[in-house]
Amino acid sequence: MAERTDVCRRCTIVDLSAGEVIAESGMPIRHVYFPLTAFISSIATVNGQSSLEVSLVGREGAFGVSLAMGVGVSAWRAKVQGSGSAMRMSAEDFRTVLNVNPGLRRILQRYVHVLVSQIAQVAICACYHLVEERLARWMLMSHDRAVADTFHVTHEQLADILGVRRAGISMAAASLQARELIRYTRGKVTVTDRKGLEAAACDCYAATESIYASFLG
Amino acid sequence: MAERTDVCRRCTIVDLSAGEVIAESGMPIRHVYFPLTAFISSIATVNGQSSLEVSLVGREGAFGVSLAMGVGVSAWRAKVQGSGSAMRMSAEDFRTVLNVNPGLRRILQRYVHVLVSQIAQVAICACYHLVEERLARWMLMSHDRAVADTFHVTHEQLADILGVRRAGISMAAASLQARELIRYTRGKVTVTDRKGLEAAACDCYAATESIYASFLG
DNA sequence: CCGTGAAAGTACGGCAACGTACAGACCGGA
DNA sequence: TCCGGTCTGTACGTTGCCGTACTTTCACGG
Repeated sequence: MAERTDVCRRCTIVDLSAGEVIAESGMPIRHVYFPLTAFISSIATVNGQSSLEVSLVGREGAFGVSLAMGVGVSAWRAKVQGSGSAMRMSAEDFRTVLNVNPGLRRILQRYVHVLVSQIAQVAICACYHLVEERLARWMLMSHDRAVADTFHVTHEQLADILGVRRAGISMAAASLQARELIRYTRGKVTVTDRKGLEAAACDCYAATESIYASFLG
Repeated sequence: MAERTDVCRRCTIVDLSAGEVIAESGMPIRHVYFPLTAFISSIATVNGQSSLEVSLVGREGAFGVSLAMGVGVSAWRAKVQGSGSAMRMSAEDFRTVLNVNPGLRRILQRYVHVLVSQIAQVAICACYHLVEERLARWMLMSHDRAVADTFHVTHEQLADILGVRRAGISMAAASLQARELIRYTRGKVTVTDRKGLEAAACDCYAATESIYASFLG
C-alpha cells in the first residue's frame, strides 16, 4: 500500500534488545516503533509498585500511536519484551507523515480503537480470570508476536505483567508444563502444544484476536 | 469556541432516563451523545455474565467517539447511569462535522487518549485495590458527574460496575456509611463527606482526574 | 573447575472475595 | 391496608491469591 512505502521511507531499522525501555510514563515519546521481529510491552503502574501490562505489540501494531491523537506524552512505560528488529521514526517525522497521508491516519485511528478494546479486555480479564488462564493467554500472545515457538521471559517478569506474585506464576507455569502445553527453564519458554494452550486460556484471547481481525484483518 | 457552536447546531437535546441502553456491544452506534446533566456508563462483558464498567462519562466527555476513529460499532454496552439531559447527534452528522471541523477532531482525539488512560486505570484498579476503595472512587466519579450530592444506584448495579458480588458492595457501602462519608437507602446515595471520601478512595481517582486536567483542562 | 548470582520450587498462615442462601426492611400499587 | 417485589443485611464454608521467606537448581564467568 501507499501508506506503507511512505512510512518506510522515513524509518530506520533498529535492533531492540529485551528489557530496553523505549518510553517512560509521563515522558515525551521520541520515536514511533513498528516492530518487525521485536515486540513491545506497555506497562501501567500505580504507586510505582504495582504494575500491569496493558498492551503487547508486535508486527501487527505499533508503539507511539498516541502521537496520532495529538498527544506526545507516553501514558505508560514501554519496554522491549522480545528482542528483535523494528522500524523507527522520529515523532517529528511521524507528525509530518500523518499530515500528508490521510490513509495512514485512518488505519492508525482504527488501530487505536482496537487498542482501546484490548485494554478493556485486560481489565476484565485481570478481574475475573485465574492466573493460569491469564498466563496461558499471555503465552499465546507472545507466541504470536515472537513468531518463533521459543521466547524469553522469567517468572519475575510475568508477575509484573499479570500483576500477581512471582510464586503464583511459578505454580501456574508448572501446571501448564505438567499438562505438556509449554516447556521452560530459566527464562526460556517453548510452546509445545498450541491447541492445548488455546484451550487452557480464557476466552479473552479469542475475543481480542477477533476484534483485531474484524477491524484490521 | 467555534467547535462548540458547530456541534450544537446539529444536536438535539434529549432526556435520558437511568437504565436506558443507548448502544449495544457489537452493534452500530446510531448517535453520539454529549451529556449535560445525564451520565453514561460503558460496560464490558465476558461470556455475557461477568461485567465491568470501563468508563463513566458525564458533561466532561462524550459517548460515541469511536466514530471519530472511523469505527461505527460500539465495543461495549452503554447505558444511562444518571438520568438527565444530553445533546445528541446522528452518527452521519457527526462524520460530516468531523470533516469540516478539524478543531473538533483534535479535541476528540485528545479525549480518546484520556479515555485510553482511564481504561488502563480501571484495569490496574480492579487488579490491586480493595472493593471499598474502588467503591469510594466510583462514588466520587459519580458525584462529579451527577453535579448534585445525591444520585441513584443500587448495590446490585454497583456489583456489575465494579465486577464483584452484590454482598461485597453491601459490606463496603455499610463501611463507608459507618464512617459517615455517604448515606444511602434503597438505591439513593448521598455524599456527605466529600473530603473523607477522597481519602477513602484509592489513588486511581486522583490519577484519573489529573490526566483529564492535563490534557483537556 | 568452582563460586556466585539469578531463576525457580516450595512452604506457611492470613485474608479478601467468592458462591450461595435466606431473612428482614422498605416502597408502591392494588 | 395488605401484598409483592425490590433492595439490603448477614451468614456460611470455600478458594485463590497474598506476603514473606527459605531452599534448590541452574548458567556463566573467572
